[in-house]
Amino acid sequence: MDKGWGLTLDSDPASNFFPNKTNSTTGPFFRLKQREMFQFPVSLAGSREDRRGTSSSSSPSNENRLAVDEVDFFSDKKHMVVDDREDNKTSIVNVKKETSRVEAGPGSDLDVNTGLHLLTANTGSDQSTVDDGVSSNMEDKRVKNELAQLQVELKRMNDENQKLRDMLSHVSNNYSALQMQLVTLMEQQRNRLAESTQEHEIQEEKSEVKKHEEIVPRQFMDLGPSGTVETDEMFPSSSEERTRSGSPPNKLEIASKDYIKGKNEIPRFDQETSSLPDGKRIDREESPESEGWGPNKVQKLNPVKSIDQSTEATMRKARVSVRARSEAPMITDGCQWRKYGQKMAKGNPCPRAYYRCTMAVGCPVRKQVQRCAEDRTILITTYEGNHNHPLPPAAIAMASTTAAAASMLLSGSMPSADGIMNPNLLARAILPCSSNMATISASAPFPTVTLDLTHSPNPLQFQRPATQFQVPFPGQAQNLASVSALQLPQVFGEALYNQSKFSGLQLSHDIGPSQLSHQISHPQLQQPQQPTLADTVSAATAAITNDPSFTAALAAAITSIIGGAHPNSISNTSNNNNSNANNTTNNRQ
DNA sequence: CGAGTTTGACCTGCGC
DNA sequence: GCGCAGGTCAAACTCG
Repeated sequence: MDKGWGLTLDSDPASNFFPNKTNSTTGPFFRLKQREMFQFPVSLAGSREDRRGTSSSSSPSNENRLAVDEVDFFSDKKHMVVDDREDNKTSIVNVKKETSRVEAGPGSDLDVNTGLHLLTANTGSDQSTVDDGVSSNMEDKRVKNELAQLQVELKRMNDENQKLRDMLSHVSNNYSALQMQLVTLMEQQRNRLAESTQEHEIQEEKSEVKKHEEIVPRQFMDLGPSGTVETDEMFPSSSEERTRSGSPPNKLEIASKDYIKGKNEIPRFDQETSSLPDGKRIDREESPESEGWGPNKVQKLNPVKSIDQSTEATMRKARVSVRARSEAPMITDGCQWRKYGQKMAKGNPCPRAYYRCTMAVGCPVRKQVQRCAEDRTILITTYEGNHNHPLPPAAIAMASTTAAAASMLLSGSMPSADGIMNPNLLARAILPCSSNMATISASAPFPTVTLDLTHSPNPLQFQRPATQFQVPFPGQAQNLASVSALQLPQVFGEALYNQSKFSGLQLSHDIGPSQLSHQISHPQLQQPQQPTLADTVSAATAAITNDPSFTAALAAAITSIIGGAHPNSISNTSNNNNSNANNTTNNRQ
């Protein structure tokens, strides 16, 4: 039972989902959030009705299940049921709950044994008829019967747990999909806002072919966490496609498409490549991020700067920092990284290593890995940029998580005059119920979302068995691919869908499943998509901001990845980096 | 020999 | 303008 939650681990899922929650779970805020938290997943997998039926059912066993406080989850569920039914049936449920508690006696809430006792008490309908005469035989019978019922109950709870796990996995399968969609929609909104004012400029740029050639190579580097107006400027043809399709593709889609197409839209890369004799150099010259990552170089290559560029730079520099306890030198997030630098950071004896994604030529994603100066068991991984290539399942969790966080960050900061909105507000928007988990650094040179997973009750407990947690690198055997790593994020996508449904937010049809599949790019992600894909940004955003489970989801997703970074499961790349992150002593200043 | 890492040098932004 | 720190480059090096 303890590990029934594939995701969360232990017997106290509530604490896992809300690592920062206080002991008191009776606060109105917490309870409210708690209700919301369970609202969508339950309904989503179609077992919500079951659960409702269970809670309101007259079946004694079901009542028992609710009464048992063996696992907080059920306790939470009990709350959910009660709160969820704040209609005319609430009173009935409340009466039922109170009855159970009365039967269980004082202190039953916290004691497992009491819960079991409660269980027997709740089967009282049977008892009341059986216990008429008090004989030892009857007592034994009763005890045995009790035991059997307990076993049955236990089995049922296990089944339920399994169901919930399945449900969770199912929802996670859609998380990354929706995250991608969210990012895309945010980009689209910004694009549309800017389109009206810059459409003429776009036309001008379209007429300047030469200028285009200068711009085109930047398309990969433009793949920041959020798009800017330049999406249209950079991809005129894509813009047309967008018009035809009725829903604009995001940069990820475009870039991926271009990449898959053999870089049809970026002939300059090939030209440059062919013109260079040295293969090694070619690789670097060819690498768009070499040109594009440094804004400085961009300026050199493309002196025709627009105002958007500064904004773009800000967007691109949005970062998602993940703090987590890990002995591994680097969290295995499913991507392939190549170290391109290492430096001593001021105030930290541990060197900071710089990595760039090598899963695709020109992928703009980079990350920095550094151990915390105060606590070297804490690994700080900072991601920057969005992948412009299909991701392996194992990489989707982290990629979508960081993309979502960055997108949330940028969506709040981007249009403002000063570039940054209230950091606290933003942090709460991203991770509403875990202020300790998510912080926005306003003082940092770049807008940074920090997801602090070190405050989890026991981070090590988050580590699932290797078979579930391991997030292998793509180069590894496919059969090692972590199903959970793929499914996990999608759980939350579906959760968001339901949340948006329940919140009554209007849905638009800007994006359909087909487009989503384009956005995701990865065939393995194209799982059965629900109509959910029609969610709007507002719906998704509202869902995120209102849904504390997203926080937990985020934490769980990342934690699952971090769990995969167990030294035993570190890939070759990680091993190679091992000496870098941990043992490097000859660092430069 | 190719891919990846190391590491000194270089570039750039920012604060003073 | 200068110095500092962060970030990146790229030649040298290592490894399989």
